[in-house]
This record gives sequence, structure tokens and C-alpha cells, in this order.
Amino acid sequence: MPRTDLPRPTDAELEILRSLWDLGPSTVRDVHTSLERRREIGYTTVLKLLQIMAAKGLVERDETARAHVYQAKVAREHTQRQMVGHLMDRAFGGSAAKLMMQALSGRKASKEEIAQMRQMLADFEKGKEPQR
Amino acid sequence: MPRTDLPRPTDAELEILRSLWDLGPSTVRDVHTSLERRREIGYTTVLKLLQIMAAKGLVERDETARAHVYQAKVAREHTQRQMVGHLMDRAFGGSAAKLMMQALSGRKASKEEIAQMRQMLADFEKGKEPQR
DNA sequence: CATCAACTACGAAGATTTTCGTTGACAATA
DNA sequence: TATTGTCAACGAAAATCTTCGTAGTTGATG
Repeated sequence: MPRTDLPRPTDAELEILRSLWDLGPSTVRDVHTSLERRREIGYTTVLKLLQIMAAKGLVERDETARAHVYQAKVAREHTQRQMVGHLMDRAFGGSAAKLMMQALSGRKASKEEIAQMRQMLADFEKGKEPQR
Repeated sequence: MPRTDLPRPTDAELEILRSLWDLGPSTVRDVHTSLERRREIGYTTVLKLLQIMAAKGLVERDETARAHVYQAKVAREHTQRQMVGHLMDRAFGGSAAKLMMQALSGRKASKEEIAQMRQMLADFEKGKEPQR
């Protein structure tokens, strides 16, 4: 199984992935409609990006119907892990604690979020892999 | 005071900044020597990057001596916050908890680090701004 | 069937980033 | 002083990323 690690998505690619993760398998039209709510972007731009992403292996294409159906081939969590790992290495010397410090700094985090994080730490210490 | 927010550094720029943060004010030669320990990179490449970064305001240049001396104009913590904030927004829907989850996932974090994080959460809840 | 709408493929322009070679100035030194 | 080494400036190639126009195909509709 030629499971080379897939490349980190670029900014524009991440936007697309976010749509796909939310929408599930979608046509170019679907993705474009979804993205256009956030910003102006041409239909063929989205098409091209999806084609490129298919070539890279980031998405999968079903050509059965005339309007091809794309779906994310990388899981949201996998990509998140990949990206945060990259940042942690390059900007935080690999320290999760420092990363977290700056993540909280200057932001408001809800009680629930704090509680969630506390729970996570407890679980993690018990050797549980973080969920989701 | 025209203090517009400085741009996020690119990958190569971040590399340079890491050197400058560690070394303090340095000549191009210093930075190049430091970077070359990690990977092959031409001297003029580093020079050019520093020039670009000076134009962007990411570093400051002292031209007094023949060999100009550069120093980071953005603090490490500021840049870290900026970058992690960006990632949190674009890939984690703004959730620090989710970010942290993936940061821990699949990694080993030391007892000390966990304790540190726990302390941070406690402090944060008390309204303390994270330190450093 | 002729027309129109929706779709993919493709090329390529534009923007940004990364890289380095070349040039000319200056300084150290033989 | 002639030579050699170090430096900044600059332009530009190369690589990557983003954007979209145009062309051609297919399916639906009058």
C-alpha cells in the first residue's frame, strides 16, 4: 500500500477541505456555493483546486455522474494534527505547553472549553489517546 | 503611529526569525552559518530574505558597520500567538480545546509539560494572562 | 433538431515565495 | 599598490499557489 504522507494543504485547499468536511461528498457546484458565502471566488477556481487536490490525493473524485462528486480523502482530525504538529515543530520547538500558552493568550475561552481541556489533560495522563 | 499589524512570516522567514531570536542581533554571516547547520542554503539567499524582511518590518537593520546587523523586530511570543491564532481560526473553528487535543494526539508529552499545562489552565481561569 | 444551461478540461496569467548569480564597493594583506 | 576576500545590492530565474477565461461536451428544453 503506497501510503506516502499526503502534503499539507495550502490555504486555499484548506478552505475547500473545510467545506467538504462539513458538506460530505459534494459537487463542484456545492462547494462553490458554500465558499461563496464567505468570499467571492470563481466557479472554475474551485473546480481547478479540486482537480489539483485530486491529483495530490487530498480528495477523491467520483466521475460516475456528469457532475463529478468530490469528497475529502484526508480526515479533518488528521489534517488538524498534521498542521498543528508542523506549527509546533517550526514555531514552538515542539513544545505543546508553549503552543497552548499562546493559544490561550489574549483570547477568551469559555468555562466549558477550559473544563474540556482539563479533562483532556487528565485523560492524556492516563494514557488515553485524545478523542476525535 | 502607523503600527499596522505586521504580516505573518512565511516559512523561510520563520526560519530566519528563529535564528535571530536565538542569536540576538546578527550579521548575515551569523544567520547563514546558523541556518546552514540545518540545511543547505546560499549566503545570498539569506541576505535577500533579510532584506525583504527589513522591508516588511519584520526585522530591523543597523547599517553602521560594513556588515549590517539585523535583529528581529517582532517578538517570538507575538509571532507565535499570531501563527497559532491563525491556525486556530482556519483549521479549528477557533476552538483552543480542539487545537490542544490534536497537539497532544499521537505525541508524547512529559509529566512536566502536562503539569505546566494544568497550571496554565488554572491561572487562566483566574483571569491571569498567560506568561511570557 | 436547435438552443441553452451546466459541466469538465486546460492553459495560462498573476501573485507570492524561494533561490541564487553577478556586480561593484570596500577592506585587509602581501 | 595589486590581489584577494567579504559584503550589500539587485535582478531575475524557479517554484509554488491562486485565479479565471475559453473551449468543447453533454444533457435538457422548446
